[in-house]
Amino acid sequence: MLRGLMNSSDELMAVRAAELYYDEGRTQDEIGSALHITRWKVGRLLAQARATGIVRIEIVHPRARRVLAEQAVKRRYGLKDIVVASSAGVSSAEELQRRVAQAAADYLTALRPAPHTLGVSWGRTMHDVAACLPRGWAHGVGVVQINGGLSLTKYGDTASATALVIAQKAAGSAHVLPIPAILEHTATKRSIERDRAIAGVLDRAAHAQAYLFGAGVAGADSALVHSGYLTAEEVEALVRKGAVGDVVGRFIGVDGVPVDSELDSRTVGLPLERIRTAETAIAVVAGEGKHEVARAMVTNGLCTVLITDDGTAAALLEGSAEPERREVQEQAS
Amino acid sequence: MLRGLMNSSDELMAVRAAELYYDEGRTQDEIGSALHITRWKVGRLLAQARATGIVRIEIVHPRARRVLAEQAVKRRYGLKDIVVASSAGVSSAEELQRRVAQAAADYLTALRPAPHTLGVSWGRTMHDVAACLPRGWAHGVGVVQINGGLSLTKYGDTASATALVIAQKAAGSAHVLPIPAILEHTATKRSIERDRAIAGVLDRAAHAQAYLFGAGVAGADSALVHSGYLTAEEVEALVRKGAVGDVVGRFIGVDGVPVDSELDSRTVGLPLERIRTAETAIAVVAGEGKHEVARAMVTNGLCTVLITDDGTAAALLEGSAEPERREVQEQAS
DNA sequence: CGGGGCGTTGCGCAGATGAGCGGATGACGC
DNA sequence: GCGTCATCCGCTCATCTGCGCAACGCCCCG
Repeated sequence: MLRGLMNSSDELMAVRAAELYYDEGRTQDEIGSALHITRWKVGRLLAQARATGIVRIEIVHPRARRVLAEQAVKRRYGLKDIVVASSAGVSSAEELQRRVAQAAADYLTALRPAPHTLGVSWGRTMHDVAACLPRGWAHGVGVVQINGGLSLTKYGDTASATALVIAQKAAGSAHVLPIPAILEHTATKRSIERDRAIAGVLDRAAHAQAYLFGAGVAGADSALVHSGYLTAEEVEALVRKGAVGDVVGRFIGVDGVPVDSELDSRTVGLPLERIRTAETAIAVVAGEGKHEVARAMVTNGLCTVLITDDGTAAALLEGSAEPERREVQEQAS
Repeated sequence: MLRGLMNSSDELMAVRAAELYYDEGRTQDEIGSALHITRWKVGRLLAQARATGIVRIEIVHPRARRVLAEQAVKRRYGLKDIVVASSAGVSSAEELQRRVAQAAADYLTALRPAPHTLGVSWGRTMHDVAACLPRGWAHGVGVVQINGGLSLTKYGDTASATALVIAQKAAGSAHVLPIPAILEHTATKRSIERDRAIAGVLDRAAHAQAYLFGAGVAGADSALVHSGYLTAEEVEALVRKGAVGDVVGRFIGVDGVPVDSELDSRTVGLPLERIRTAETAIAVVAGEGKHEVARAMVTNGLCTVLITDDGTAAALLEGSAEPERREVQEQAS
């Protein structure tokens, strides 16, 4: 049952019918008499035209979603929920990122039941999500930072700022981790975690009802490189060990497990296991470079909810044997 | 009655409704209960979504036409008929040109009553039209070349070849003008026209029922420059005199009249007056560079039928005060 | 040459959809 | 505070459209 096999004269007829139907708004009956065919034939031609992609219907709007791709990805990876933002009409990577962040903000706002405590990470993506959240998106939510992020290069702590903004906009309380993401020695990390204030925040983080976090690329662009925790060379070494990106500060491979256990033991924050067992773990992942991390996350249970763009969704569906794959990819590309 | 004025929450609702309707194929009733609105509201939102361009329906096919743009241009310039080819999915100027040529071939094939004698010009566009015509597009049509075109630079006569191909594919006879397009002296032109064979062809051309011709840009790219009749400098001089392009070898200004009467008197072929008074004069004009010539032609009655691309159509509609202008341009761009 | 299988066509019908209409609701000016 | 106007909403009705079904023609193979 390969669709798209149409008589070439039927194909031309379908094009004419589609023009009259969608551009001129004529009824199938009118079109039938104009083209000297029955109205049933017109209906079938129009259906074929849509099926073969001659007629392309796209929804051009910053908040448009790709429902078909959502369903396919959700089913394939057994996610609890998913949002796939449309990239129709997007011209820059920043714009795409912003659209996905907006989608995440919308999702969070609509999340029911609202979490009592929300664990959040930081990064470029999370910053955008915080910015997109409307004032009053929730009421009295406790927002806990789940991994360290005191910037070594920039003035001010953008990581904590993210948590603060999210909390402020919900008229809630923020619990920040004003400590480095990665320490030089495992011992330092252990002792910091034992500090009463820090331990309190980490404990609170471990008991959050929901987590919201981004993902980083494994490359010189990584936020951990920009912040000065790692050098480009160190990240390159991680890539050689199989790293595809980082989740809450921890670089994982395609199996979803940290590629460097020593580095991992120096990383402050919630262990990935906690994310993996969380009831609600919302990953926000956008952009060409993050397809691999996204795949690693969804295949290894590192999120229950995925919020991403249609390009990433298409990448996640590649190699799928699902019947509607072609359609979904066409739409998502 | 300015459309596009929508409540922002309505707008979001419209986006969601459009997703469910067009992507998922749900009924308006289902969407209504899903979004907690009545089905009538859903219908109105969908209508608004289409009106404001949130939902964009385009027909992606090499032979797709722009019916709305066709109507607008036809009405505005009082044409007898028109074809506007869609440029959706076109990547190169050549592809666009080919689509328009195909449209012209289709138009010619469907033309009823079929002309007994068809006058044709030559050029890149006409060459493509000839190539696109199917074998047997008509039966026994006499094809007459209406302007000289013996190439001075290339071997063989591509101008006559065009007429020959068109005639052959209709199992008809060709009458060619194996003479230069432009002569050096007016006297030579006069004596050539007095030659019995030439005069016979020209007379036949003058009595054709229909004419098919392209248009050239006024620039170094002109076919008349490539063929060696004019130098780039001479064309530049013509541009300074107001030339916007050439029609059957004659450079015209925005008023549709030859800009250089001396040059015109050295040009062999049908006078523009004959085209202007023809019952059926089919102009085939495609491409960014030909917007101005196209305008000159349609505003001065140099064609009764226009076959062009949607970009040119949009250009022709610019400055129009027609109510549906916005929509048409959106669609045509 | 004939029969069976398959795709295509025309059609009835029920469900889906769009146009027009009165009433409610809210904004604005007096 | 009140009258007026415009807009929006839900509804009825007529129309449009998608789906299932039977008949037809076509092609392949025996």
